[in-house]
Amino acid sequence: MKYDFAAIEQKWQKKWEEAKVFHAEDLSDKKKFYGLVEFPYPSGAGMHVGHIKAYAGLEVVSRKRRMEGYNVLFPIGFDAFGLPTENYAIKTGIHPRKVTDQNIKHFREQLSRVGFSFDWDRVVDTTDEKYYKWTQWIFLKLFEKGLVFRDTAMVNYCPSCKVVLSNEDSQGGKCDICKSDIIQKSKDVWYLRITAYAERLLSDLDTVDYLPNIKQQQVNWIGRSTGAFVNFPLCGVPDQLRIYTTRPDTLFGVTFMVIAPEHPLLQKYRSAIKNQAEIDAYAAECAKKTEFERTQLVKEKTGVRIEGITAKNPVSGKEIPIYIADYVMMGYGTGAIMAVPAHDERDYAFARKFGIDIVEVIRGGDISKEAYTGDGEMVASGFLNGLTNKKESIARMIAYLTEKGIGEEGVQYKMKDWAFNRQRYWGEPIPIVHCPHCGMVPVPYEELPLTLPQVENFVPGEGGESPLAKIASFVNCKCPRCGGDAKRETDTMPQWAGSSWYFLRYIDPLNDDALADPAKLAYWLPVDWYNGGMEHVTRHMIYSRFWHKFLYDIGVVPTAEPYAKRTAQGLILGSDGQKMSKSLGNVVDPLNVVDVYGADTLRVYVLFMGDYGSAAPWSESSMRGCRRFLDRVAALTEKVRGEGVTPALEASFHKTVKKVSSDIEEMKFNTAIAALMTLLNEIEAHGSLTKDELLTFISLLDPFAPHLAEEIHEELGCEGFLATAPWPTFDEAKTRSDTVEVAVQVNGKLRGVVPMPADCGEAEALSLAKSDEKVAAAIAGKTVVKEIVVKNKIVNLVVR
RNA sequence: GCGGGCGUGGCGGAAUUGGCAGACGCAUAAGAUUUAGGAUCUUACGCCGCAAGGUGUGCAGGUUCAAGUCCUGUCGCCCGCACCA
Repeated sequence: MKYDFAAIEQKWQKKWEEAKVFHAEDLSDKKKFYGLVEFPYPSGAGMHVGHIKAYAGLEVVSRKRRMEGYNVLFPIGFDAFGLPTENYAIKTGIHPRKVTDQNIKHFREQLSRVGFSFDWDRVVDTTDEKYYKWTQWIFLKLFEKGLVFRDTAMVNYCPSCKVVLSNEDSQGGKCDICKSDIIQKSKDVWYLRITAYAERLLSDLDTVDYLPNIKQQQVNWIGRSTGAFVNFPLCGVPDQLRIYTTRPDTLFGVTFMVIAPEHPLLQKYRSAIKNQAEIDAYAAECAKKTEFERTQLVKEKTGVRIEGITAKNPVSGKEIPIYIADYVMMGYGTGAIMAVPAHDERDYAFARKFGIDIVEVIRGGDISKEAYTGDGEMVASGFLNGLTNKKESIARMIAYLTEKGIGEEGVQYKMKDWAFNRQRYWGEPIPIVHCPHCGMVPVPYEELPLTLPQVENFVPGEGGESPLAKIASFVNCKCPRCGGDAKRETDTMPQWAGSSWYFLRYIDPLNDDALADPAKLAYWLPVDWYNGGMEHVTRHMIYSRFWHKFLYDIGVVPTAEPYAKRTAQGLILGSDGQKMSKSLGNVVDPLNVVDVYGADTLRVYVLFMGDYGSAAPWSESSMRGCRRFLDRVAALTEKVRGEGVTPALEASFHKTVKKVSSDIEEMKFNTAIAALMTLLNEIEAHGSLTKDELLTFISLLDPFAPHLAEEIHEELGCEGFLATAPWPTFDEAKTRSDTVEVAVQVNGKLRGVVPMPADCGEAEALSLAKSDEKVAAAIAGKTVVKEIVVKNKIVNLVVR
């Protein structure tokens, strides 16, 4: 058969679409499989080959599942709200709606030309008001349950673009768009109380099957620690200072305290502070620093001692100074710490610089040189003296603190509440009304969606407020509660919002009465297998797990976790080994590859190029090897002789069915394809195969190169689609051939390879081994002291 | 600093989990075929060596009949988080 890939691919893409071969059937009696890939952001640049690799993995699994008789849901959609589209709109004056629609059209075209088996009737678009109606609905539910709150926070602000930026968009203290310096600005911020779910987000990781490194990253992100809260009495003002520590066992070693520059104590007791001006100046200096400067540049410790207020060590009774320093953050714990310079490196550096006492309470190091953070015997610690077990010391101290009422056990998380707003146009409007009498009032559910108004000008306001603030007809409204004049919230939701529940909408994308029908949710959930990039395993996955758990709590979804299994693909690097980027000019456009080599070649190559989970550089010549493979497969149609089984190939076929089947499950696509290549080599060496064997071959090939496989299927005169034909089976007993090649070693060195009957006994194996010419020569004149026989594998003769 | 991972030919990468290291593919070389070829076919291809043979999975040790795989030490690289109290 001639391999005219362009004609073949067009033909089958059309046939699949017309017959709705990849349609997922709701509430079917069949076993279900829900495979999910991360939906793309439809940028103007179009897809690159990285998208193809990301989708090709579960594409193969989904196609295999269909052939195994599953009812498969393999959907796709578009995460289309966001900054690049809006910036493009600002630059060109074209409305983001129009830009988005064009980009989506382009992406759909690209995806369908690769022949992905998506169910195109379930496409979701997060910017569709019928979709974001439910994003807003979830927000209102969160609001109703007290999981939404407002607070002021310092934000990254670009004075040149007049825009508030996320940390990701202001890396290195520079604006991502115009490269000018970012300043810190105080801003009202909407927060979602994700920390209320921290414990469950952590502990429920035990119930899901994520790759170990993915789980670990989430554990680190949540960052649970246990320790104690301790209240230090203050001298000079009638109050106490509450701190969090993971090392309550070192309490006797506390020689000073440090509070964050934003700590409320500084305002509350201004008059008691004698060096107010100095403190204010330092705090102002810190406020100017960006998050980057304060955290990334771990340089010399700075700080100022607070004059007029001191603290008392609650266990030793000693009076100790309090400092203000920017190495303590307001955002973690209580914004105040007890400092134990002898046993903490940061406290040690600070104490050295400010000449503060360093008191050893754990033996084992040399505190004149550096902080000792290891274990050892407790000293100078009252009732803890002599203990050597850290856990026990901590437990005793906590018991003491609790008994005396000066502290208690506590848990802290690194994870912070989710800042949930952007001062931008192209996002979901936050459905809240600010009423001078009633305060924050939610938009009534029946008024959703709260749609984005049509705007001509998307440039953000001078003060960094949303472009929506300039639309009087949008801002001015009546309070839903009292009917009086009120103003709408003009911030929009961050890009993470729409992607936090999109996998639910695929289940019932057109439903206007609920985010999805409960029966359908019960049928399809959880997502059986979710694949995507490592860059999304913390934020996107944690955010969406949080929303899902919330929806579970209010009875909307039937499972506590959204994703049963999560894997990740590795990057495709440019042929220069660098990350693909426009500026390096090493980006590969998948459509160019499809035009020149065909979609099947592209699909096979992105999976064959290396371990699926690792990064691998693009190589056009390697890809040509995949094309050659498909050419040779097409030529197999010329080699068909009769039906049934070719005895010489039987074991190889059974072996290959087994290997390809299990490799796909483990995402070892490269070795699955290699196994097919090996089998092809054997078939060619043999010279012919039967029709049944070719059918088996193309069935195994179908998930990888479905167009060619379908064409050969038709060429063989088979009815229907190969896409829904049964997956081949194998017989374990037939995967083994009658004779095996056994390696024979003498003193661990290979001396010969001897053919032996499969599963032959030890005695026979030994005698066959020794009758080999080279082996006989190697043991001649020596005494065999030990004989090791591993069945079907190896014989080792130890001689002296 | 904390956490995760990796180190195998000229290149991408295999290795049934302790059992013939380098599967499969690329590149390269020689030959065949072709008007031509960035096509196709055959053969070779870790390193040293004409060969017999020796040697070889970052480096140094160890366990074992047997180590890429296990243990100890060491060097190097990548990714995530990061003054987290």
